[in-house]
Amino acid sequence: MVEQQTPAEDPLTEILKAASDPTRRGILTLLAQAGPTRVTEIAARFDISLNAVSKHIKVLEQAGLVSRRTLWREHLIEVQMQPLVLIDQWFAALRSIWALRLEKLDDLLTKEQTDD
Amino acid sequence: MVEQQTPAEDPLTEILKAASDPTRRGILTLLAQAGPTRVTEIAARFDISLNAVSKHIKVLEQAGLVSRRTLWREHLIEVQMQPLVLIDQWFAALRSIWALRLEKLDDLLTKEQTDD
DNA sequence: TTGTTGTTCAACCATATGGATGAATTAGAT
DNA sequence: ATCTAATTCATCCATATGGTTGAACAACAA
Repeated sequence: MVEQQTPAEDPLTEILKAASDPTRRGILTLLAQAGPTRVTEIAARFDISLNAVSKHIKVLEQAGLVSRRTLWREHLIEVQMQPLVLIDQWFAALRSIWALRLEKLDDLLTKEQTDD
Repeated sequence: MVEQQTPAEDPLTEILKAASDPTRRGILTLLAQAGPTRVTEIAARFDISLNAVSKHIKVLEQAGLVSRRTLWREHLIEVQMQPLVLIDQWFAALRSIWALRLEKLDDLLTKEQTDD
């Protein structure tokens, strides 16, 4: 048995999905301000069950947005910023594709004008 | 009847959700390179039904990531970059919260060292 | 008129998601 | 030994999501 844990989507998709839930973004914010925090501690700040929070954390972990340091019973959860850079990169790529088209379009118009 | 169209989530959540689907990101990329494009034209590039694409476009539209110009039968879909800035802003905010904590932590350590 | 084209709408389906609750596990405290 | 604390695991539930197919509709082409 090779521990199949969902078909493994591409990283960007996982990151965006993980970030698209308000509760999860709340958890990230909390972790950013508070530093490494225990699961129970995190759960205390939200109005949902500890279990629900535990699941959210797992999603974030899967996406690489948080890491876990397990000290016996206590799991210290810590935010990881690096993966978010992938979002930036995607945005930048999209933007440059878009800019490129406008540029070409502009060239074309300029040329036509010159041809007059 | 006040046209209730789902409880209206916050914009950032809608944008991230919309962007978290690979097909939808594909559509955005296509639109960025090709400019305003008809629904049928878009659908032709993807290996799913026209209807599925139509639904994806509606999600993108809802999130403000594309706009629609309807010329009689033809609907011209165009990418809208502005909303993506909200993602950047969220990321920047998170990052600054995080940086602030590290800064404080650093101050604390420096102070202790001075106290030695 | 009668097609044909470009789209959405309406069902329907399988699977994913976010939540709840209860049990299981493991270690520290009495 | 027992109790309590910190977590995850296992179920279960309702709703959302992404996809399909078939119908409806409006406008251009024959």
